Amino acid sequence: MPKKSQSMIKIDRIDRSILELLQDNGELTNQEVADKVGLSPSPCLRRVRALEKAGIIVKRVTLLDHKKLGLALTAIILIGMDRHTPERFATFEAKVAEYPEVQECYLITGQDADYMLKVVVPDMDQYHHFLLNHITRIQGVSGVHSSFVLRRVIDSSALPLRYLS
Amino acid sequence: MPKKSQSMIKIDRIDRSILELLQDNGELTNQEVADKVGLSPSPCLRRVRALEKAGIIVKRVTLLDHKKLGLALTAIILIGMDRHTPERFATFEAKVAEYPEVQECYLITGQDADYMLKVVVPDMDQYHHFLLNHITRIQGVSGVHSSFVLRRVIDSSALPLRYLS
DNA sequence: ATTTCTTTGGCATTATATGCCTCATAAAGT
DNA sequence: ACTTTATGAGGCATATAATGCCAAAGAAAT
Repeated sequence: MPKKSQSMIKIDRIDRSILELLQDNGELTNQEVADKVGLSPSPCLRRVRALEKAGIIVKRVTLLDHKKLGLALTAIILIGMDRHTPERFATFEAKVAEYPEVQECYLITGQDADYMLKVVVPDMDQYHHFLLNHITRIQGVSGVHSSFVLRRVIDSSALPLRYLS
Repeated sequence: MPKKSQSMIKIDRIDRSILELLQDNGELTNQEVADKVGLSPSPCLRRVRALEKAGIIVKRVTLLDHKKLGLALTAIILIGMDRHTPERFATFEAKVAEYPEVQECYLITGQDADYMLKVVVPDMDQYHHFLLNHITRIQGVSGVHSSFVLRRVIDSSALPLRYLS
């Protein structure tokens, strides 16, 4: 359950429909959304704005094609730290955030590693370079294990909204 | 390098700027984009349309807030298959694509597993349910290892465009 | 049943997108 | 060197969409 706060909103079926439509297609016009959810444009836009204000709608983005941009290699990197101090973590996270190649970086449990990264680069040469000159040089990084994506079966930014009340 | 085809496009500095702007903010109007890249609206829109037609711009989406929607648990699942036959893979991939909880599914190397999944659910109970009733019941799934995201350091859909010529 | 509060729908205004036409610039051929 | 051709830019007119305001309808509470 989300935390209660003044920005809390009750999300009814209509809001849920709006979110489902928009998270799948961000270029729908307000009129189209209104149509599909059975409202007139005016109240529909008000709901969208309210969802934005509440922070439920975070941002709109444009997704690009990896391969057509020459970014053919996606790597999953598991990284272990030598010492588990706040300073180590802070340094690592700040450094990693500087590299646009890093699409995801999670602190995780359940592995013999602390961080899991998803990195996108053109090819193996570039990956090798990135790993050796950037990742392994960050203070505290002690173990690195690389996996490579052979096939992208699912790659979505959509959240499952079925759990909403 | 991307494959050559009739849909190939030479991406110059202006195109790159457009892509960088749009992949970070999909709700920029054409006029705003034109302004920022130093073009008039007309040629700017033509470039955007060309990038869409070439498949470089794939789609626009809206990103939602996990926590505010009550989706507090993100799991990374490593899955091994009993036999590495095309049928096994096809079955698994088709099944997994049915579940909206699965945000990512990659066939990978370098692990003692075949697939890596990213799954989003409200809590541990729901995760347990999902794993036992859906994932482990798919034919061919032999080994499952779960990790959980403690902290989302970076979670972006933006690609690194610095490698473009 | 009446009052109050919330949400809706319609309308007018403003802003944006889109298609067409003209002009400039660069490359190719004579 | 000059002309020809093609590619892309800019500006304008029109169509489409967003936005704010106000009145009306519906739901909840007393």
